[in-house]
Amino acid sequence: MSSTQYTKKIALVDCNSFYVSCERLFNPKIRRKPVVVLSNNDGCIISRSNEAKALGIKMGEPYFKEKDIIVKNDVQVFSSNYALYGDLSRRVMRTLKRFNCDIEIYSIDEAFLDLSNYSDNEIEDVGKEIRNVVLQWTGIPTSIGIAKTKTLSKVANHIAKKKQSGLVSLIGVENIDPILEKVEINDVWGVGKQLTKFYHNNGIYNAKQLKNKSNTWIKKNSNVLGSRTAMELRGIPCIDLEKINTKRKSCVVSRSFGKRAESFQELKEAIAGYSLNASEKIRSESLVAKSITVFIRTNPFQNRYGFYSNSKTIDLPMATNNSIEIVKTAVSGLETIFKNGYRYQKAGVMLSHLSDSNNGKNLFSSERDEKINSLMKSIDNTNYKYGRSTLSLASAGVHKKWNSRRQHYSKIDTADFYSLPTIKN
DNA sequence: TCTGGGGTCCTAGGACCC
DNA sequence: TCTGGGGTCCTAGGACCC
Repeated sequence: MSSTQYTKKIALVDCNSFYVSCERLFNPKIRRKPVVVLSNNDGCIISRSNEAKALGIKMGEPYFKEKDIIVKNDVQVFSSNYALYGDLSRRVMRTLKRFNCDIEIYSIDEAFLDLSNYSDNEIEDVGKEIRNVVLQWTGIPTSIGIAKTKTLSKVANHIAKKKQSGLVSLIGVENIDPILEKVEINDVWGVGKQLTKFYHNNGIYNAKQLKNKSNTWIKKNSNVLGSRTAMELRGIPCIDLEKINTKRKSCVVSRSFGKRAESFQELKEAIAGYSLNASEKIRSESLVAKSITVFIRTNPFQNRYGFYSNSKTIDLPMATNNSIEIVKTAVSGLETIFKNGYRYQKAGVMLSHLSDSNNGKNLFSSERDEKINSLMKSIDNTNYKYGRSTLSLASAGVHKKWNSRRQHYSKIDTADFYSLPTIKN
């Protein structure tokens, strides 16, 4: 007779092949076909259906390298549509919040839930229920891993991905060593390329071996992060759930160009556009930036025309989210690093040292500042209502020859009435 | 011809100070 | 031959994540 137990329980809910699942939602014909979604600029493969994985198409691989397999097997290809994925992500997260627990939205397609309020006995059923409800309400299939720590829930999730049920709980499992033994060390959360190399050199090839390594060895040979991973594998929680509302510390907008850019004018348009984007983003989160970094670079994979990469960081006299000021500062930064004679492949803007905007008021705010603030607000509102970049500043340019490639775009926009899918009888 | 974008955290080492 | 010692703060770059 076991009494009702309430051990610590963290669930990791992960959407299966998220971007592919989003495209499939609006295109039932590709439900059983191999499908891939490409990164910005149609550069790399960043989401694959199981059928595509089975063909040997690799994650993160450049599109052109997999093109042969793709054509030969009639793989369906999509350019990424982040407006769509963002919208569906919000629907999934909103659904998860209904389960009355603490939630950390970890990425666009993943969330940690603290399910400690449910008893050990009912936890599997709760997991099943979450999967079913998310699938019913949003159409997105998920995998769920449940365990005592975040790292272990990642492990459980990893195993769940390969299971028909899509659910694995390690709660109540007396000895998890046989399970951890089958998890390769590089599949453990927090262990990347470099750490894998280091662990291999020390005879650690799977999660069980790291878990059972002595404390003295861990302390001597790894930093805080490494120690934390080892502890978490032992079932001792070291990484807390990060509740929503934690504000971000930086904001980056960067893009590769569809066509290489060479002139200052082209780069200026790009930088101005990214700056506008970034200022709009931080305004929507009531943040102000204290410094701006501009960076430009040529293609690192191709040195035929010479490689050049540089960046410039400028501190602002006063933190701001004013588009005009940010664009001006960014362009002046660009002037200091731009060099003629290179074929630029990528550029970006980073706003950092972000802090709360206090509604734009501070000790020194003047009437003029108030006017600028209300101008910014009306730009944001108009752009929100009538689509991005309806109103923008002249320096952002109108030609945009350098704009991204997006050859396989699905044109689905859940926020746009006219592109909602039609349901046929 | 064609190789994404956006984050966080940690650490070594430089600058500066007494 | 041999060029203080120790503290703090900041930043660039690395490693990792999705």
